[in-house]
Amino acid sequence: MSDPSPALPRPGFPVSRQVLADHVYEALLEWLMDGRLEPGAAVSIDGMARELDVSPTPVREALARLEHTGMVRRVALKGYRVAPVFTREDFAELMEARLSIEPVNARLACERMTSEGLDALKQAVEDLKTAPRGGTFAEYRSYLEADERFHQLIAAQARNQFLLAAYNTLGGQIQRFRLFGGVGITDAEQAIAEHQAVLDAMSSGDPGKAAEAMINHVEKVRGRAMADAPED
Amino acid sequence: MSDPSPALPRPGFPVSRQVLADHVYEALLEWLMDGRLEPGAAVSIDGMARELDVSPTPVREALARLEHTGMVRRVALKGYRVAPVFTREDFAELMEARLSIEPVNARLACERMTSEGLDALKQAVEDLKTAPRGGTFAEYRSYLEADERFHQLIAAQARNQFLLAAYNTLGGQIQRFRLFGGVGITDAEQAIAEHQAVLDAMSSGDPGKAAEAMINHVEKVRGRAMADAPED
DNA sequence: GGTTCGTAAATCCTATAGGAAACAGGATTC
DNA sequence: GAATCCTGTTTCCTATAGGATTTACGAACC
Repeated sequence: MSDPSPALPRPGFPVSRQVLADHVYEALLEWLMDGRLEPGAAVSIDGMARELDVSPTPVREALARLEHTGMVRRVALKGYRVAPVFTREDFAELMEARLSIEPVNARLACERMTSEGLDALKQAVEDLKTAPRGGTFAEYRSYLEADERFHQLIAAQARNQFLLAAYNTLGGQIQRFRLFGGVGITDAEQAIAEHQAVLDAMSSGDPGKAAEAMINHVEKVRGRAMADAPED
Repeated sequence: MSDPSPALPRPGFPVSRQVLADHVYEALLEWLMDGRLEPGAAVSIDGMARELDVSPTPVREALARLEHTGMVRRVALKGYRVAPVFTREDFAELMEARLSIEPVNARLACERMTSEGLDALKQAVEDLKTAPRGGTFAEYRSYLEADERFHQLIAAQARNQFLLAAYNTLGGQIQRFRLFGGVGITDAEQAIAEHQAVLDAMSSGDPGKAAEAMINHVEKVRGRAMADAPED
């Protein structure tokens, strides 16, 4: 989401220190994305506190912050649960939402792109190409990370705090679906080509082409996932 | 915001009970929208706990949840502050984001509207017309409430949980701006006419017209606010 | 006068304790 | 056999206490 750099606390550089609740938040987020916390599983406050060797208070705070991401859900007096797996309909809604927001982001980012921003995008596509694509999670993790980073960068470079916030409410869900949607990496070559096409359109400086390329990409993602989806 | 009645627990009706943190959340939200908590003011955890006569723990949880709405901001080890007033640029970004999301909501809502939904929309416009529009906050409060409700209803009836979540991240900010943007109610008659136009387009069943009417409305809102904005 | 330092108060942050509710299991009753 | 009741355990929820950090403010110093 935001800057995850640990920013090692060098003496004399009082970098924004983190409190325990922040670390718990990061840990839970990582576990959610790792699959260590499976969809539907209960997330006990006391249990997590024992696991992480902290008191329940920071865990409570971290979970309260996580709730809005949609990754955990809370029921009063019953506790938190990891959000259930996506249904086919959830996925369709998510893609519809992406098609509403991401092309706009691409258009604006194209208009407002800096050379540094473009370099970062190129790097993300390059990482996509070189990332290992084995069958195990550890192997394609970096691939998914580069994918998410690409879209996140475009959202950030649209230079609109509200559109970025709106995208971020989707971003976590998108990444979660990439992991638990039941579909591995399919047709990576084609997906990479689509990312490259978006990048090329952005480089060309034509906002309309950038938006079109993004629409095409998201629609293709939807098509691939819908075709491969195991559940009915 | 919502009904604060204890909801006497009738047997067989396991109404979702609320915990203290929920009440604190509602109270803080109301105070933020009332202006009782002014932009930029510090929101002390201990202080709020004393004020509300609860312990700091639920206050801490409520503030953690409020953070994502953008209405309060947190700095580690320093506490929470009410988000500062909108700059002209913030406002421009917010309107840009609305123009990206709300027309899509209107289009989808038009396609998926139920008769009950349409009735609710009609009611909101009716409330806009009949709401008092005096100079004090208490007087135009119901006007603003109906305005927000109208847009919220459209977002809800687009029947897309992710677009609704995305709109909601904006909705609080929009409402906050209506209150603290420095502009009162200007040209209410014209604003009501725009809402009516959106409603008419939705009733006609033409999604394209609904989207256009919404674009027109948001652009007019931007124009009015930009013209009247006191700060530079 | 301006800066630095040190003390005191307020605040944040975490841990701990205990009450209240939910849950699981078995015994009792119809 | 099914439903109800009871009991022990787990978990959530809130309050309280105390350490750590920030902030305020005044004295000392250059």
